[in-house]
Amino acid sequence: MDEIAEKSDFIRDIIREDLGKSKNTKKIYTRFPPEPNGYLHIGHAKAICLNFGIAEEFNGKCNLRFDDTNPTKEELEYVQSIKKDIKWLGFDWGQQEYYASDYFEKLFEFALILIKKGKAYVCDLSADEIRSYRGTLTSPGIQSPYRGRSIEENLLLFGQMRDGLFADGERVLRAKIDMSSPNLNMRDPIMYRILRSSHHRTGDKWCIYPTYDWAHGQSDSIENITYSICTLEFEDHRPLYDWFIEALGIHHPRQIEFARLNLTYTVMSKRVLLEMVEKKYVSGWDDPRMPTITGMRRRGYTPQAIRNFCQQIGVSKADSTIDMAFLEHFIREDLNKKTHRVMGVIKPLKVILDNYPAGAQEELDAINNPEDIEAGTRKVPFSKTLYIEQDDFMEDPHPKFYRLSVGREVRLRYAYFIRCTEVVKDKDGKIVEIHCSYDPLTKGGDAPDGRKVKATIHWVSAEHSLPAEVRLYANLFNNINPLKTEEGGNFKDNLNPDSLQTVKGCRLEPSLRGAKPGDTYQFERMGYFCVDPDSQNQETLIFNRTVTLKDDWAKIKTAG
RNA sequence: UGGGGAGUCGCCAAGUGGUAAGGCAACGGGCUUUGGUCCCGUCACUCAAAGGUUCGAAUCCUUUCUCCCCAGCCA
Repeated sequence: MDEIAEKSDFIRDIIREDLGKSKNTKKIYTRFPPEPNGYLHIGHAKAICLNFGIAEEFNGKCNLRFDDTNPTKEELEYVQSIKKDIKWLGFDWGQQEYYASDYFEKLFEFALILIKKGKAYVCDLSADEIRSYRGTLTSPGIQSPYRGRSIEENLLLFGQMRDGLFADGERVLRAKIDMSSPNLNMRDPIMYRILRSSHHRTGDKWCIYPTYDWAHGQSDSIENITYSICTLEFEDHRPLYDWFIEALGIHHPRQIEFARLNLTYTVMSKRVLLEMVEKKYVSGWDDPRMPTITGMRRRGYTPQAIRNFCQQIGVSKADSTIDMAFLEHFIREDLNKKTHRVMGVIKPLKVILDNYPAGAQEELDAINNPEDIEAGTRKVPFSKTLYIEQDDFMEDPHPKFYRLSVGREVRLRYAYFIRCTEVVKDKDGKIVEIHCSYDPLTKGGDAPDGRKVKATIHWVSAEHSLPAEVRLYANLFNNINPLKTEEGGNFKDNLNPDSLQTVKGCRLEPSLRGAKPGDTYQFERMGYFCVDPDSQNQETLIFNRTVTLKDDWAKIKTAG
């Protein structure tokens, strides 16, 4: 690891305290336990970095375990995507790839033990009845009439449940705890339900499936997990997990809860993300606007940026919402160091250099990455007809605008100073092209007479440039908290209709020829862009804008 | 009005009785062939509030307030 300082947060503090002097004798085990019912998102990345990170730092191990206890929602596609995303993030679970479904038999035996101890019973109440018997937040529940069944009858019935003698939902196995507990999780929670649904791993072997509450803690115990790190909402499930573990007399992991990640202007709910995909509000789980790992990867995020982000946000128990700008800071930081700079004009404006010889052309030297001189230089072709960015020319310049305007001089990066002499418009008054003169003495970008220019702009040579499509992204939602809506509304009301802007007719410098999906560049002055997989078999390259560069001019402009 | 958590700068977050780290954002300035990067500076007399203990409190005690989670045979 490249971190110099020892990482510290309340979880690591607890572990250090537990370890105490026995630092070298105790082995610590963590686990990342996703349910394969959707793709991983940046919130999962936080949990992954925590669990794998801790295991690494304390010389322990981190298991990957799929909590696949609900076959109606889980699919193989999801387990594959989850494995791919964790690997991409740079973590390795080695041989420790487990599934709660691996423990179905063991869990069944555990259930038998509880029944024999009189701590679990088969209940014939319907789902509705169970709900009403449970009581409310402020009033205790009442006991099921089946609570007093004999151990023998429970054993028989539970066996019959497994053998498929009953219809789906007809009976359940419940823990016999306390119907008047102020903690609703302790009011005889359900351990098994009858569900005739094919499981992605066990097929049709089972028609009863353990609930998460029954499977999770025991799975951790079976795997000898020492720290079961989970999110806050499981805090009041902990007494239940403790109860099961103690009733069974098996290894007792220590559960520690932390606050899940929230990000402004997006949503971390798998339910919502699934709906976005299914209802086609986005192009898929890997839509570059999605906060999913696969979406961020396609957008151009790097594993390093995500890991740095996860490390810097910290871990605590206070609900928090991280500013999207914080995430963007880390991708800029990483890409600034790594990417080659290149010139690309997104919204072209034709420039004709009246005093440049027609038919002539030359090759100019450009630096690939000023942050990394080792990255070298490249040649960029120059000629009489160029394209510059429409936004770099203003007919009536704002007082703080110091780019091109009629009569003004700017530098073309790595090329020459040019001065605008004329604007040509069509009959509708739309600017079609501009004419400029160039100063041959300023080749390379410096004026021998020492005169300065206020701006340097990017450009491409029209005849040498490559066509491209660029996809510009904005927040998926307009509201800082998309789930916060008016009465009766839902997240769809907060969808940002302008979150994707597709720009065609962009022109790129020719060095980009042959760029492959996933390749990342900084388009000078415009932002970081990466080649989208959609450009695979097309003439025209397609780029995703990962993030803009910081832009003071944009701030001035919007401030008026 | 039951139970479980949490409240330190706009957003995160250190701090755990000795007199408020750091990052992001913001705002000034320097540098600049990217209005990028980089560099410098500003940004909590105050820690949800009110009392109390103490020489001394964000840290201890009391009371109050606010927010989040729990009534799936979801996880």
